[in-house]
Amino acid sequence: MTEKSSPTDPIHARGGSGATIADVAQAAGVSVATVSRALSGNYPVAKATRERIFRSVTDLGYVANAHARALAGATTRTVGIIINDVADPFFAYIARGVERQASAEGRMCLITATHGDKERELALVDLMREQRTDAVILVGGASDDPRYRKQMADRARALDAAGSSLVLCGRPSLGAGVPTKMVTYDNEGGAFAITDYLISQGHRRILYVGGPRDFSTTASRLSGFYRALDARGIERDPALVHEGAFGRGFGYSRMRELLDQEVDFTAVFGANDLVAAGILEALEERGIRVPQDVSVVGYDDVPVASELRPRLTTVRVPLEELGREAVRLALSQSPHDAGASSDNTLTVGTHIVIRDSVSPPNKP
Amino acid sequence: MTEKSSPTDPIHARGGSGATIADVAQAAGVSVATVSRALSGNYPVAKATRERIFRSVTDLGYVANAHARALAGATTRTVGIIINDVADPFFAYIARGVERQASAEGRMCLITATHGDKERELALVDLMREQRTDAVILVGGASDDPRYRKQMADRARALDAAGSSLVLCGRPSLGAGVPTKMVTYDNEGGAFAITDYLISQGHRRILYVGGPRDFSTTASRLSGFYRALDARGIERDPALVHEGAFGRGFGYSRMRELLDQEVDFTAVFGANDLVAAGILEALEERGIRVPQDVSVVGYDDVPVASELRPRLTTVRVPLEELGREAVRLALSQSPHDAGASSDNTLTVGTHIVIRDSVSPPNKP
DNA sequence: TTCTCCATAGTAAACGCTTACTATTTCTAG
DNA sequence: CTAGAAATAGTAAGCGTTTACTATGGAGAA
Repeated sequence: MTEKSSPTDPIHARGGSGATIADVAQAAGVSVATVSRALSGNYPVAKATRERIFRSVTDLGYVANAHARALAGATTRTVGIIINDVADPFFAYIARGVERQASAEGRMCLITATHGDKERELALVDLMREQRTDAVILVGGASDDPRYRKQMADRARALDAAGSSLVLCGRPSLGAGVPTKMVTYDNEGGAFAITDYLISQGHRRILYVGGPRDFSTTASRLSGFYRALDARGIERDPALVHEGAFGRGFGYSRMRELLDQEVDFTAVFGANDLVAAGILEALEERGIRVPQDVSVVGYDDVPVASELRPRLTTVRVPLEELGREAVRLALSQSPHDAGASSDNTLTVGTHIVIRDSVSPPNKP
Repeated sequence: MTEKSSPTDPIHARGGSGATIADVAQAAGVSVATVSRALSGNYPVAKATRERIFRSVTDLGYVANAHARALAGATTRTVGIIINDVADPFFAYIARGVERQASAEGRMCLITATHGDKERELALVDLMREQRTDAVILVGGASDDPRYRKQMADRARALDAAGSSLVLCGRPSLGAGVPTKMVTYDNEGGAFAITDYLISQGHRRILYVGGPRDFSTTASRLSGFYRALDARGIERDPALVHEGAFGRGFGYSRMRELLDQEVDFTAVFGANDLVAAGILEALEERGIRVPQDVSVVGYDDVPVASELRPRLTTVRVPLEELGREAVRLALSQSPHDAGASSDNTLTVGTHIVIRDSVSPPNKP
């Protein structure tokens, strides 16, 4: 189809880089403008002409050059999403939501990963700005380094000036007056709820493990955790709080250390499900039964939570939904948050899902 | 920084779409060409001039327009990858490999998902062609519909003619003479090995569950499965082969049906780890112990395999590696496979990893 | 019949960048 | 000293689209 030469001819390469609109125009015996109009369909073209053009298009295997098109003013129809890691289910599910909503709205989706590097994150925002994406969605917790904040705020303003928008997904605002849109989930509330659940089961000494220090996600979860403790009049014990990382490996190794130190606790709150999985592994290795001897909870309700044995009691975050909303908001025409208001912040709820990893403590 | 106006001024939007290279040139008092050269650094520019230019760049928050750049001839520095689903770990890990290698080679990565729709897959290839990506990587098994094959072959030729390349990752060739590059893993060999392992443990009646029918991945796995059976002189029993889908849900429901029908078997080969997870769940629900009563194996060695209890014995596929290799191959200058040869097909090995889900059968 | 108005089609000017050429200095060597 | 080679800068021609403007030929109105 595409080639006129024999399909078995190994030297069929035309050497060029595909047909241009001019080739199509020539083949159809019309002007470039007419082809462009026939293709975009926003201007009348005689039926016979149109058909001739479409025939040439298929004959030549023509596809428009997206760059030329973008340059000439049409929008790029692309949204960019920046996440930590494609293979981390937390991000993968958000990305899936973004991807699906974007394609539902006829957009392509440019997914990139920072691997936790702040500098890289800033660079990626610039890269997307270069690409002139319709929006860039920044996913996941953020560092609270003020210098970083300022730099990102600059990017937000630049994006805004270019008619694009920066959507913060599950991360705190860059400050009043910075033109961004936000989609978040009730992080603090979920942490409160599940901690309260643990307490209601009779637990008093609850270990908190995981999550990078000075990281917004950690801060919110910890804050919900503390609020629940306070509400029940349970003293905060710094010895029970162990920040670090979000991976399974961290949960495993820190739990082992804690077990070695014979810290006194009856339940563990893993900063996310992956950390909880590591915790479970360490516990299992030492022959400590869950939930009989120790109760464990996680956060996120990523599929692995129900794969674990015992099935993990955790906090459900509507990840995919979050991604979809981010795109909806990004593409909506609502003005950015250029003030104290308003309508471009959206918070989705979280709720705990009770499975098999919690029971009342053994020794009350 | 970016804006001259007060940062608290809500009406700071310049309305435009950011500074252009001409603005920078004017601000620095030089010509556009000089700015371009200073930025790309492939042509000498006096130190003082260069510094002045860079100052203007930061002052104006200038970032180049990637489209203009691409249009003017520079490469897009982007590779596209097409997968089924971002949230499926099999694809997510391959995507991670692609993403990492791409960024190691200074490329952006355009990730898109087909959600199993063949038409959409073809459309996405066209979309990437529009974007003029340096390469497009097509991941995962393919349908063996001849019409589809032909259409994809056309795309491959078009891409090739445009100086890009189509990389088939873990899927069969489009036929001799079609210009593609290929990265695969030893799918059939892995299936053979793990089936043989099951047989060596004494199993004779092995159930095969999962994987879409008429799908290349299923075909290879099944073929390895059969070869192992044949090699040991075990009769193939069609009643033991149950194709269907790759999801956890399919494994669960089909296993339940099979249990209801009281099919006679001592081991189950799940077409992938997710299917195996579903199988395990169904078995657990019925109180059937694994591996004492029934042995189970999976395929892929995705993280969930070691999360399951019992830990799943499975076939390790170097997913991330696969993705990296795909990018390496894509970006290497080696000519495409325009003939029977050659060097642009790469196969990575697979091997079984033995964990806790297999033991000799109860009743031999 | 003449004039106005559509329906179509063509012309050509952007869009923002890269780069082949050309032009000016400033060295370096003979 | 002067010819020729750097080193540095500018000019301008694309790259492939889109789209405002212009042109042409009927059809219906007056």
